Amino acid sequence: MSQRNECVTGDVGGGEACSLMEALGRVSGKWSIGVLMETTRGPVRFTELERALSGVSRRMLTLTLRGLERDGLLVRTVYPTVPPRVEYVATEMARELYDHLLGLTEWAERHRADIARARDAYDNAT
Amino acid sequence: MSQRNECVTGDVGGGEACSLMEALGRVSGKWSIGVLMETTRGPVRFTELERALSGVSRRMLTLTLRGLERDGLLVRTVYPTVPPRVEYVATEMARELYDHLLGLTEWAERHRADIARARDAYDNAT
DNA sequence: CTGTATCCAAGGAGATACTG
DNA sequence: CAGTATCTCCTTGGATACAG
Repeated sequence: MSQRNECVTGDVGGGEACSLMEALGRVSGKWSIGVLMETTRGPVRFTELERALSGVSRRMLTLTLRGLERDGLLVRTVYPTVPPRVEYVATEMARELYDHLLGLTEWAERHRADIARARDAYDNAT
Repeated sequence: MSQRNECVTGDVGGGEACSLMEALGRVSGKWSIGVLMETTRGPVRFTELERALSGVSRRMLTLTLRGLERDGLLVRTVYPTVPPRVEYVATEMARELYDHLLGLTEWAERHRADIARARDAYDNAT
């Protein structure tokens, strides 16, 4: 969610680290993933998101939505009724991103036990 | 790099968001990606990393290394010589993670122009 | 309903100095 | 060489109140 893309990570990997951090920057922030998941399934209203992401504040939800919209990952549609109705939906680009992220999910689940064991070992060794 | 894995993102996607944020947590932080890239190519010494990741402070490099080591993504080997010699190398698990991350890199490069355009459009629309 | 504006707390990260 | 210890700044995120 950071607007900053300094990419000061040296020349590691000939700019690969840079692209990578760029991609990760889009889904950084505590709520971006959740918003992406919800809006990938179809148009969702502000209040629906607020309910789905239990614990999110209005402020952070708004900031997250604006960030994703700005990057072209979300389309915001306003229906000028009263009360107002606003819908958010993921773009094709966002769906592609999400597909890649699913690979990470698989990795996380496959290695959850390994990681837990590594942590225990490390912590016990003080 | 955060030790915290509260995963408070509602029940979005039946825990998928949770696994995902877990995986992303391992590579969060400004220097994790760079360290992962360097140590994936083979054993590297502390000072070599310090040079490769230009701009990193000793403190942050140490914290990053400790975090990755704790999660079982890095192995730290100390050779008890004088002066001391310490080498870090990525584990198999880390290499798998890195492979998944390469997918994200490809996405970032393929859509760099789209994102830039989206940003310009958004910013111009105030 | 869908936000914006303010204030505040916690953690990430840099600079610097010191050590086995 | 390979760290640790402080101190401080800045960003992220939560709480709350207000508005079109």
